[in-house]
Amino acid sequence: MNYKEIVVDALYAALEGQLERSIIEDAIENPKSLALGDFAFPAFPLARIFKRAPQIIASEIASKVDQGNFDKVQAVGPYVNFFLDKKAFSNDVLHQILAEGSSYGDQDLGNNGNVTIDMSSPNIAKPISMGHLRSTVIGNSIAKILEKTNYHPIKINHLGDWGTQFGKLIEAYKLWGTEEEVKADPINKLLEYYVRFHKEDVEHPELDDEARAWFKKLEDGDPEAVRLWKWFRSESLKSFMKIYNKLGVEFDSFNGEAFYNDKMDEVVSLLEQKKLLQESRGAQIVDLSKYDLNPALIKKTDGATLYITRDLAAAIYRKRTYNFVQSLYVVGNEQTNHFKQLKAVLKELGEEWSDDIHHIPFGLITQGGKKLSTRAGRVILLDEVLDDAMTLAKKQIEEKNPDLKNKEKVAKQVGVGAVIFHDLKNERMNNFDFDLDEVVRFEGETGPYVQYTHARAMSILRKSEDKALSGGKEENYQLDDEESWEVLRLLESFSMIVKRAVKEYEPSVVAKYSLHLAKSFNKYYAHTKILKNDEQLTARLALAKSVASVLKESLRLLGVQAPEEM
RNA sequence: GCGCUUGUAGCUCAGCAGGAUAGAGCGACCGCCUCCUAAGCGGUAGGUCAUCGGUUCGAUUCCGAUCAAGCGCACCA
Repeated sequence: MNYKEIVVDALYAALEGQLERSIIEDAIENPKSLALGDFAFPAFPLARIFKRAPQIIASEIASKVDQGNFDKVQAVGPYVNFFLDKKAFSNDVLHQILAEGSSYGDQDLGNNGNVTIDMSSPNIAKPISMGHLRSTVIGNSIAKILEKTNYHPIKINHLGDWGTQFGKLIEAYKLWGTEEEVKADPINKLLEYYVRFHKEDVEHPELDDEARAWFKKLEDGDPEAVRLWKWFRSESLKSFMKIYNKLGVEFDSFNGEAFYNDKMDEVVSLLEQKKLLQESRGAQIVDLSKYDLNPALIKKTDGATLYITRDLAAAIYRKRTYNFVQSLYVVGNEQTNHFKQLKAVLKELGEEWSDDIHHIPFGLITQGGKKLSTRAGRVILLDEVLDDAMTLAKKQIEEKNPDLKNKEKVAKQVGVGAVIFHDLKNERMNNFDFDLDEVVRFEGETGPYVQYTHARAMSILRKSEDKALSGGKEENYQLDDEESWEVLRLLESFSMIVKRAVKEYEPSVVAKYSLHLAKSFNKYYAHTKILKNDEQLTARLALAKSVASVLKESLRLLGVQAPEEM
């Protein structure tokens, strides 16, 4: 039910047609505090039209409005404040949530259209860092929110599994590595070789020539190079999967850079056919000056292709394969220019669907104010952060709830939940400096706070099993106390929140919402005895159940689990 | 130099399409468990919303300029 409509109707009638409905609707706003009502109509704009003081206009409107559908309508200064009928609202909202369960908030915005999401995309032979976490959890959450609004997300892990770094890696492995070492601890050993390579090639530039030679061999299909490449790739993927399992993230495709090797010639010849390719300083470029962009480098002086060539091939492949209605790239904001170029080149090719490509940028994670760098060995290993978080969660459980069953499982849900939630609770674009204590905090505005609130509500429902709710219309869910009102208003706004989150590709909208809902319910919980056996018991249980349900669904949209007990 | 992003309490951040006393969390200080999980609830302290202009009845919110920070700016991805 649209409660704003009720207010518009009332105002339209009171104003006797002097203002159009759409103008009234646009003017209505949400008061800052619920003490000022649920909707407010400011009379300022009318002051000029009617040539009267807004305060007087407001009180006149208030006296004319049919109060029948509201608890109260009153003029406060230049505003007309509307207080909704709490009992009716409460009954409607709670019945709807209990009836719809986890599908509460579902809506059809996408008509089941395909949306590809380029996300995570770690580099083979390098560990997954906190930077990849951002892309992974933001992409994962956007996928879930898209699904809830009836899009069909396709999660693509565009692995960095090709490029000159493999030449370096093979050379480093041949120089310093052994098979036994790599097998024992693949990612860390491979990283060690890689970092050492970059240290030593400063003084021994000839190493770079060797590396280039190895990459050339790899491209030409040299058996040893290919064997090593395949081996590095599969070992890396194995260890990536362990982390993705911890995070609970799955992918629909692992087609990475190597996958597009044989698909770039077509891109180049397309560009040639359209006469877009020019030579500049020995390289092949597409001029983008009419877009106010730097030229896109398609081929290097030595004829080798570049990043954008591969992404062009990937974009075209995805359009052909999935016929997407949107194509998202969850990639750090430092690559903004790259995606502008990508879209511009596609546009030049006459591909109108380039407008459906959206770069979803996010802010940088730094450590001690410095940018993370694999080459410099300055990395924060996601796996270690997750393990730390789980260990800390376990410790917390031993202190606070030592009798809990499934301690290990809950510790994992809480620890991992804390890390994911921390990443999603703020706007994507904000930079943040990594602080382990902050990431694994369990108090205040954190994932575990929301999980805890959910667990508390579930605990109440367990204790009231003898009075289990039927959800039938005959049950009365009419609450009208001030304490529950904020909770009810928040519950009602869930679908609007989902809508906003999907429009802005912004999981933080959902995370913030879950914090608000949890906070308002905790307040209610502290002031109201839910299990008191009186005539409103059923209604209060319906509220607790609705809160648990919406909190769980909010967390699910973020990719965070909601344990029943913790 | 050009482009993108950001600038709100000591720290981390909210503030949705401009509107009624600018809100949380953390940190500090002080309260609340014979009562549904205290991973909780409440209180106190703390802000010229970077600066200056403009639009408007009204600007933290929109526009412009300035200052500051981060990130980019052709043969890495």
